[in-house]
Amino acid sequence: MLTIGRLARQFGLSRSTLLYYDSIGLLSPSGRSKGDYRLYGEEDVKRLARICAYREAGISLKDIIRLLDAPRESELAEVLEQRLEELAGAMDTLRNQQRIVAGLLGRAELPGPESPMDKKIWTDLLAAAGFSEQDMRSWHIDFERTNPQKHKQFLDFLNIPEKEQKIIRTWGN
Amino acid sequence: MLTIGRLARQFGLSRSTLLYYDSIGLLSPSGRSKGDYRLYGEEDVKRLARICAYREAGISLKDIIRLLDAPRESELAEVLEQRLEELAGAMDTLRNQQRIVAGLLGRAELPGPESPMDKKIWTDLLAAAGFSEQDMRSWHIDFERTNPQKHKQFLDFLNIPEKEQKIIRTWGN
DNA sequence: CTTGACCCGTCTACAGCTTCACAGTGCATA
DNA sequence: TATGCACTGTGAAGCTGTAGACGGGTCAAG
Repeated sequence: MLTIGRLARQFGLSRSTLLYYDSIGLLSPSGRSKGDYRLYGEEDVKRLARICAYREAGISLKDIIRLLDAPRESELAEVLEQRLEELAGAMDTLRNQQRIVAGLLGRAELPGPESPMDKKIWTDLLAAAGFSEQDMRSWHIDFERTNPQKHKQFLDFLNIPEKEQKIIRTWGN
Repeated sequence: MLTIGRLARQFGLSRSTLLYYDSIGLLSPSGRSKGDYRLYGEEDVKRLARICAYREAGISLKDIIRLLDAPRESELAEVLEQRLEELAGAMDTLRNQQRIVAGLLGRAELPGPESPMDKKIWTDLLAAAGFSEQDMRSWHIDFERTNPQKHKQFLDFLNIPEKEQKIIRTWGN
């Protein structure tokens, strides 16, 4: 039987976190000492381990409660699938913000030679590795054919303006 | 002079958001009507436009206040650079969670056209263009030497996990 | 029995809003 | 003029998950 502080230390959490978990009914100690100390048993430790595992996946505490208390098998997959979608959305948001910040940085530092640099840096690197203009061209065509979505992401990454992207992406036709 | 509801509609925000911005001193209307309605002038509209631009970059309202009220040039770059780092960290977290969720799901079904495929798509494309393993390696070394920041961004773009990135980035040493 | 390390419950704070409750305004129509 | 509806005002509370502080009780060792 562990007291709250010990359990917290064992899992690298803070006491407040466990108090909170208790307050929302996610993890309540199975016993109390005579001095009213929370006492966590082995079952509780196992439960907390599962909680931490799900938490690392970024699943909300509300959903974790659902998962632990209603052990219908399909529920888990449901929650996980949904989490995957959330993650994809969040990644999109972040990528977008990355491009925006990069753009802001490019325009902020003395108007001019920042954003075209990306493309230049890139082509210089490839040229240094022995890539010819023609190689790059057929490589883009290949990329567009194989995975147009990723290709777009890549062009975005290089800060290639929309107009130029269109030209590049029609090379193959 | 616009009332709060009109301004909100114009920017696709809610009234409460503007109320909140006023309450924290981020955007206070430059006038009031006789009935004590908030009246936003042209200056206010411009300010809000900047606010929205920064918000799209995910910059915190606190930082936006700093940027708008203390227009030292260096401050902007400072904030943006820091935001870029935050974004990189957040992307790492999400990628990690993606892997964990995928693992929990039984790793049979990959998360769509996403993460593990990226690296493979990439190397396949380069290989098809006649790049050897060794070529790629020296190319990474070159990239890291020339522009480590962009290199990291690129590795992020490929969804390479943090651990592997470290290995790649020390090839040159 | 004292000391120090723990624990109790409760409260506050963080970001960025949203939602609610209740009251006053502005304008058009009956 | 009265009515009605859409708008506005202020203030407070709620959300998520966690950290930390408070004043005071509890436990074990010395």
